[in-house]
Amino acid sequence: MGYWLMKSEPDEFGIEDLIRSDKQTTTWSGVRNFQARNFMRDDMKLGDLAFFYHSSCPAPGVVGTMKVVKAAYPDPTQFDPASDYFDPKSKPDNPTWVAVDLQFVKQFPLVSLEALRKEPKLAEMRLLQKGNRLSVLPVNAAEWKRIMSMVEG
DNA sequence: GCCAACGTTGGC
DNA sequence: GCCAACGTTGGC
Repeated sequence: MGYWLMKSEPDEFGIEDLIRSDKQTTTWSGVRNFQARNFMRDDMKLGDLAFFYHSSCPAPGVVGTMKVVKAAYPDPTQFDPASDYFDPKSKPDNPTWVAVDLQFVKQFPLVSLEALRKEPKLAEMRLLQKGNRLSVLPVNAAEWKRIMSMVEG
């Protein structure tokens, strides 16, 4: 089973929005970076777990977990001229971008970026590497366990 | 708002 | 294919 970290700006879509969503499930659309797309398209599997990460906000960090309930499929927003994520170059017979469906699993008190950085066992995490900007990142099993143990205190 | 870091675009 | 210019991300 794979583990992931998905970033979202809470002003746009935070974990509270996921909890309030129909079936506590959302379409994770709008990813417009090729590396992040490739992770979703090629490696993200049904049943994988993901951290929900709040970014670009006063208190960035991990706030909960989700699971993949639908693997990659064409992101509908790329074909919607009314969407901020519309991509006129993408054609329905050869879509450029993909979405996945994620279901809420658990919410917990913020595990802040600062706390993650202080944890020696997480020093190699992709999230914490200099210049990282990907909104979809793989997390290895040891990192996942370590962060979950930080949650439990 | 600043700025480092990185991705994308487009001229050549 | 190179690379400068530009745009975006995201912490601070």
